[in-house]
Amino acid sequence: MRYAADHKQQTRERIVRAAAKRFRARGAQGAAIAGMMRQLRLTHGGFYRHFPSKHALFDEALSAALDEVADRMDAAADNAPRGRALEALVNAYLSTEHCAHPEVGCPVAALGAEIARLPKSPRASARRAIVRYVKRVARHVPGATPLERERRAEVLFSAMAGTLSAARAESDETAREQVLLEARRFFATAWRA
Amino acid sequence: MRYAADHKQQTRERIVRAAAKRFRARGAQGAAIAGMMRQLRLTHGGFYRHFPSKHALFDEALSAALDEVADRMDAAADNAPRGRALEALVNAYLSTEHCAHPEVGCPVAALGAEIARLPKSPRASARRAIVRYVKRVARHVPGATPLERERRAEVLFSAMAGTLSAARAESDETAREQVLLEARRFFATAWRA
DNA sequence: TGTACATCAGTGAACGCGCGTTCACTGATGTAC
DNA sequence: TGTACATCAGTGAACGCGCGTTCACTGATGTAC
Repeated sequence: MRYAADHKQQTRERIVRAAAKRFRARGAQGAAIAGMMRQLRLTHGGFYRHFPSKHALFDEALSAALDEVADRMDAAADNAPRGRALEALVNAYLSTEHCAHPEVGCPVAALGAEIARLPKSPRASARRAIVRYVKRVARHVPGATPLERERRAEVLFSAMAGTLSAARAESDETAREQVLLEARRFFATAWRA
Repeated sequence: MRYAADHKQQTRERIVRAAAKRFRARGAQGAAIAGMMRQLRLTHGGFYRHFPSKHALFDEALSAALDEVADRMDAAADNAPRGRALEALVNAYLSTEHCAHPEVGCPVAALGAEIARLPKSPRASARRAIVRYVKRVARHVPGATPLERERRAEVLFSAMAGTLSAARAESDETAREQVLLEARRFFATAWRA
């Protein structure tokens, strides 16, 4: 059948949105094309009208996920009282909420190691998306120059991603909270000396 | 054929060693039983004389890998001049060497997100191994009480794992070094205020 | 001491499954005339 | 305005592959007698 002019574009976006969630929830290898398409009440054959390969979808889904998270980080920092942007950023990233919902959370925390194992070309592409993300959030990080802020943001966010991922591995809720609390304390006071 | 009394035990250990490397290099899903057995010049059928399942192997390989890394961390901190144990720990963990060799490196950096996605029971087992690791390295981390040292070690090592993983995603060597350098600076001065 | 049997680490074919990808097909709509 | 044709998003069966796991088998050595 033929559809409205923007129909294809809409389907494509639905696929990216579903993929962004499923990749984060199940990992790049654990999330299958057929499953995503079924969730959208489509059959998996049609997927290739939109993307040349699963890798291409992963690439776009990663970008989309990073944009989402950057939006939330921006909002948290922008709504913070003067001088407490870093604290707000850290509290938002290391929140109970974020820990409990990897499927809408930071893809670096959910997919970091898998990205590091990607073949060179898709890895470089993923890396570019992450750098874009880091540049966006860097403005809330203390530092004398933009470059310093950016380098610190890179360390801060990759480090918090590690901690978030570790907290998610913990099954006991109290222990998980304890790790998040300790980590919030640690990161919020960074670069304060 | 029948073999010497310790033959089976030796094969078992060879499997664990090979698995510990391959899981870290390729991820839990990316490393196949058949490949590991082939590397040891065995056929994959024999695997089940040693382990009931791939999950059981993963569990043991994870423990073995954590022990290895804890040994290296202990050595680095013990050989450091007085009062510089934390710095030595951080420099060893965030070294160019460690970044370049995930297959013999920290399994939390290589497998963190995959562990978080494990079913409840294997995840709890993995988590216990990680806690054992954290307890071991905690003695080199500053803190007033053992509990404080342990909580800080948990944050420190999960955070460094995240940064290491991010550095591995970067293909440009100079940029990778830059991230590691910045991160070493950051973590080595932690809890100094 | 010699012989028949039991053991069991390892072999290699097979099973069943899920996956990424391909492909011939469908059929409602847009377009050419 | 009416009709024949082209388009193409989506369908659903199929292909080929790799994987975890199972299983009947092998054969050198230990053990029972």
